[in-house]
Amino acid sequence: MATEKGDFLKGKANLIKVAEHAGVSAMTVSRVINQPSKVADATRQRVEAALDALGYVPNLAANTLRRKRSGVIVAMVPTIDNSVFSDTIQGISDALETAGYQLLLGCTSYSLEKEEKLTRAFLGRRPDGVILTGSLHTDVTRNLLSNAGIPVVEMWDIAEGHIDMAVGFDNFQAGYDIATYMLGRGYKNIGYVAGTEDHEAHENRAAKRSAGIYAAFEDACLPPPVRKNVDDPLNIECCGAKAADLVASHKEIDALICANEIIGVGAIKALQLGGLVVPDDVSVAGIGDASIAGLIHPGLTTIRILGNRIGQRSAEVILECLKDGSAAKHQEDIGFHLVVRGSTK
Amino acid sequence: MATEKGDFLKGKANLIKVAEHAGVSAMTVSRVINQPSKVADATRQRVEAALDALGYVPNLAANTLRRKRSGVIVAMVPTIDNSVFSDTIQGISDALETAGYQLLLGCTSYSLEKEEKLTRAFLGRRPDGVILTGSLHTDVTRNLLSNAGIPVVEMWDIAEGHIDMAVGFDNFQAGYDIATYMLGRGYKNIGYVAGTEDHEAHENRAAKRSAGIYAAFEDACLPPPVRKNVDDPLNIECCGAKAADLVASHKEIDALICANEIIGVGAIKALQLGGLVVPDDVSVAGIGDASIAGLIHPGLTTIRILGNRIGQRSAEVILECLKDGSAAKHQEDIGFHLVVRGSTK
DNA sequence: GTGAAAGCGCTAACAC
DNA sequence: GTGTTAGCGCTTTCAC
Repeated sequence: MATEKGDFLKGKANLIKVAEHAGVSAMTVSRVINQPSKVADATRQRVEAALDALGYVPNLAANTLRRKRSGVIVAMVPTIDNSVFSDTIQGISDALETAGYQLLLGCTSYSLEKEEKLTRAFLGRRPDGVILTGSLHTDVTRNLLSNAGIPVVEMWDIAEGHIDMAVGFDNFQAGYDIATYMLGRGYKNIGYVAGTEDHEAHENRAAKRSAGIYAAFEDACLPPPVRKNVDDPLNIECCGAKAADLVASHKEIDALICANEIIGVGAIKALQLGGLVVPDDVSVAGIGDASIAGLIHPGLTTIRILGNRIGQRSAEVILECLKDGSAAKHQEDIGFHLVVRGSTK
Repeated sequence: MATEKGDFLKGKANLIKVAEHAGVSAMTVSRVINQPSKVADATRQRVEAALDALGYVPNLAANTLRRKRSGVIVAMVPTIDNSVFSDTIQGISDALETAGYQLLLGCTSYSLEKEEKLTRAFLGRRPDGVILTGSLHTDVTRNLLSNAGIPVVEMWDIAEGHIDMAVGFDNFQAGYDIATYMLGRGYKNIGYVAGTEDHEAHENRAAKRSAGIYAAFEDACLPPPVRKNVDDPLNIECCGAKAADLVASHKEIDALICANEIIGVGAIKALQLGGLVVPDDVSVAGIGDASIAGLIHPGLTTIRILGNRIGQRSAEVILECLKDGSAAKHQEDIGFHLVVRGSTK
């Protein structure tokens, strides 16, 4: 029909127009959408026909305003294009989708200031929950989130003094464990390749992993490993070059520990390019197990962290809170484990 | 002050409370936020102090309802944890962030029905624009988006009959080019490993690439390549196994074309595990250049597609539309190019 | 430069 | 089982 098509094309149908079309009140239309069982069958069918004819799309802004719940969950990660966090986002997305929630995604680029700015902007959207990465934030960010009155999960780390809840693992222990493993293999001169201390100052998960590595050396009554810093610890070429530099300038080095799997993979590639054999000339270990770690040859010995699971559980914890109203300061350790591959002997 | 802190903690400040605190009307507070130049300096400072004291966070739901623009852009991708689309998401996210827009992200899991469901739900949020993947959608999805009256970009493909705008590349040509290259190298018995026809039925970018490959063989007056299908064309082990099967059952095969880089990398690994040398025994080529393609040994000869750039341009095109009101049916070809690595000879 | 009134689209609370 | 009223928090419009 002309009228119907016209209305449909305008895409401007609201509850009242649908109600007029069906010859009922707006409230009845609302009920058909939200609690269909409370409407008589005949009425319901008439309304459903009108809904269809007008191509009605509910206005969730009005809904949010009135109901004081948006059905939106905010997530902020340092970077998206790194496979580590894309696994995490996938985990969050899947869990939210199942429950009918929508995902508002932000990228902090490892900047606490940007995180604060995003937090402020996102909270205006009245999300039902917020997921953010790490336990280090500006005071303003912490205040904003504490006062928002919604569940908040900090993921990828567990630590004292969380804003609300946490889903992650012990970053210190991850560093400690990989270093302990390497020391146990009997390497005599281990080098360490990591992001700069400047980077670690605002990415304290990395700082904790470094601390764990140093602690393992100390507990073994050994001096700390020779360290080489990488400006961009997520750039494979850059990382590889620095690792090769370190080995070239310290011929005695027989093994490298890398602060993450990008550095680890970069190191293996760069050492091989330089004519060295991994692990015979130099062994390499990393932390983190993105798919590349298992695909290169030899595979990288590393600490496997389940990013997807961290994301999934972070979302689930929020959803449970929303359902139960359980305000218990949940903290969940997802753990990690050692994966030994060919890059060490 | 007690009152201030109390109000702050409740996180419930609205324009009226701020106005009362500052001794002005709500309208003046709104002006301080949106058009500060229209407010007297003294008033403005008083209001700003009140804004701060109460920890005011604007309610964007009310804003959206009243202004009929949300500042939200929706993006839907088939999968997030694949590095291909995470690059794309990063590109979108960066472009939107710069412009002050927020990203509502959805994952269709390669299902047109899920895409339709998501579209309906997302449109309720009254986004200012929508980005979706591919040119194949249900009629309902197309209708919903056409009638929404907002800019829509279909990315990762260019084709006739777009809903609104498109940013992508010619998938047929990508297939045609890699096949032509391989034929030009003189391989005599080329195998083809791809997703199932069933998969291609709802992922027509893959179908187009296949069609391009077959067209190249036909143009070379050759019979089509022996084809092996993979149930899950994004699972490396699964893909590798099928590729190895194909080669094992057709000893004459001297080269493989793979429908994507996951299959390509999986094939190289699996063939090597089976004791074959790539490219000496069997050469391998793919389509798509996620980082793994360049990290394995030998590197995968493939078609490089710039996912990040596709995402960035898709977002920018939407933003330009929003600024200029330019309704021109923009279509942008991002292109691609051949990257020759060690997996072919 | 500032304020008052109206209304965006929806639903909670209360009629009937 | 259905309708009426009011109001969520904001901004547009029009006064002054």
